[in-house]
Amino acid sequence: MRTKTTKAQNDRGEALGTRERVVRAASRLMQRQGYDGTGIKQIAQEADATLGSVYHFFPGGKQELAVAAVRHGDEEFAGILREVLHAEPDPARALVACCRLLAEGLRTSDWADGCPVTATALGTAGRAPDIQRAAAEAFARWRSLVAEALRAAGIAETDAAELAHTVISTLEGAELAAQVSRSEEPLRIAGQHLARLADSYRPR
Amino acid sequence: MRTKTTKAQNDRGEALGTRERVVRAASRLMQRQGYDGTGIKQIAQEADATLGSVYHFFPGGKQELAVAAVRHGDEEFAGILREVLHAEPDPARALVACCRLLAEGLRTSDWADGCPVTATALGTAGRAPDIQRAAAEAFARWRSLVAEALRAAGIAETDAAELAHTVISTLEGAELAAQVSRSEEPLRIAGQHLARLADSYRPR
DNA sequence: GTCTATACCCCGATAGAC
DNA sequence: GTCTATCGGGGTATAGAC
Repeated sequence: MRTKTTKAQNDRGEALGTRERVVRAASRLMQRQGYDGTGIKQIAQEADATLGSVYHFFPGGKQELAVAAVRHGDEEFAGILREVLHAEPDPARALVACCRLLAEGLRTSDWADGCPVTATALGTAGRAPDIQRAAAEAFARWRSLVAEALRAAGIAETDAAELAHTVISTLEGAELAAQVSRSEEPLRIAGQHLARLADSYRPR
Repeated sequence: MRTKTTKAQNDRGEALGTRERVVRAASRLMQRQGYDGTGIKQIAQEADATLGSVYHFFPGGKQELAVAAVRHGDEEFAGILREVLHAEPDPARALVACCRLLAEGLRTSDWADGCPVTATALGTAGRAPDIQRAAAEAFARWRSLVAEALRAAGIAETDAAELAHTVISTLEGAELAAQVSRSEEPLRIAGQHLARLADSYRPR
């Protein structure tokens, strides 16, 4: 047989390299428990790697690992956004679908899996510039994906850019509120209001 | 003289009791550093108290202290909301003012002081039911304050309740985005969009 | 690249004098 | 109510064999 372990595999069925497994484990654990709440030993264990391997790939230690974890979360959510925005040409409907998707992810994980970068970013604010920069880049990327879709739907350049800000802010806040309240309500309602807001800028 | 120390005083100039000083220090530190990032010894030091005093008032340890800290943050933000909503009868203008106030607090603290409950709640999600409940109650209280103001401005009962959800979600998310990006933009824009959304539900 | 052992530090919590 | 001393455990990070 070509693979000799039970380690995680990617979506093509290939075995994942050690570095990739470590980054994924770090991203998931920090998403759920925050930066300070997640230990390097726990990450190594979850990734089926040894402490030595972790420091081999991330000589900068926990901070360097957190930067990679945030970038991984960045791409993860960017993928979801791209998928939802391309499947539905009407951005208002796409935003409703996005909220539904986030709510589903929250519910099926028993309200554990919120935004993949928020907890890490918030727990290191003001004391780890590298992590903070990676988080800021993630937010900016998500905004530009949303802005592009809004422009494609005929919304004016400036309006689209500003709307994208509020779309990301509201998605973040509603996911947070849903997680804290253990309820899908905040996300369901946010989807409706974002759709209404976006429609109010559509040309007629 | 009536007070013999340099300890913190309340707004009437009276010296604060030990318990109150500890709660305030815990609230501020956890707001900035999260639950796991804040040590009990650090809290005691910041509050001019000893470790023994902290455990005297909070025999339940760090978790019990965190619950008190979240409740303190709850009242802190509720006070801001009440002030802004009562100073300006038009809720749309009040929301803009609220965003301006949050942005100012963030900027003047060098982007350290975000929402007083978010970091604590997020860092303990799913493993400290008491803290989570206190955070959920805070969100619910803030929502009901906003809903009341919206109803007073003539917005229908159901619309007001749903709008209040999105107002709190968006305020939370925009404050988070502003903190991560170290920019007032997300809050400035959120204020405009929330005002537009609220106006769209006003009777004419 | 992978693994084990360990140095060193700080954590939450407790005990008991005052 | 306040204070100091300390326990037991877990944290990050490193050293060095393989």
